[in-house]
Amino acid sequence: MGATKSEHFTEKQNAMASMIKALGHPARVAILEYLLKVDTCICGDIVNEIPLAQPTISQHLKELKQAGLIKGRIEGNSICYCVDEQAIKTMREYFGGISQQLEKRAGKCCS
Amino acid sequence: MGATKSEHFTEKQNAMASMIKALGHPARVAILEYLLKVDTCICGDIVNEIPLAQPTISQHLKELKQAGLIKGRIEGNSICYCVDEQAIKTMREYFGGISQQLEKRAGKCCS
DNA sequence: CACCTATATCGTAATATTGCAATATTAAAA
DNA sequence: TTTTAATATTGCAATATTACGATATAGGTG
Repeated sequence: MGATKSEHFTEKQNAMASMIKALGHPARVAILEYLLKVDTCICGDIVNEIPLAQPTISQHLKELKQAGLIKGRIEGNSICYCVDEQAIKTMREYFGGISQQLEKRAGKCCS
Repeated sequence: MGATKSEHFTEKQNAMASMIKALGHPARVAILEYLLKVDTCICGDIVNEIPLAQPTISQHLKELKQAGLIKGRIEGNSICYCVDEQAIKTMREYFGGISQQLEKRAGKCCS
């Protein structure tokens, strides 16, 4: 026990969950929002912006990258990070689709 | 250490993260999708649909409810669950907003 | 080359999550 | 009122996550 039983769920469900999970931490939300705020890709500035130790930030960046939410490109001495537009679109479409389904059934439900 | 340092982040970031986190598990994605599929609220059917033990499902439902993603209403012997439309809308709007910001800057970024 | 800066990785402690058996609770049914 | 059905809670073991100090790596700069 303790480990998620992913074999019980569909590929899509597992994929969606792990993408969503990657944003399920305030530090990673903060990183994403910072990448948006500066309105361009960031080369080595994130550590100074978020009050966590450098190895911790590095770890969070790694998770965001593995989940496909951000992209990193080596730029000389440092690394440029930016948000992956496609990943965000996937999330938007997922919740948009659910929203639509819910609107169609308005009133049918106990809500 | 080991606990999230939520005091370093804004209220909004913490709130968004915990809402997102609640969906960051395939069982909870599956529960949400099942609630959508049946196109009405469900009274006591979820345990048979998802291959996890009853206490485990109950726990996942509790988390979804605490995060505001679903609502439960006692219906005699069992409990009716349904998706909370507002919560889904909040998520859709969050990712929609990010998506828009990304589109505006097309090309500006290293992606 | 030696040195500095930026980032990654390793090791590890603290804490959280996942999953389930056992048990409790609650309300309808017999 | 006993029984049955549905759901919740408790307790616990297995595993995952979070955070950080120490250290490694890799690219610039002097």
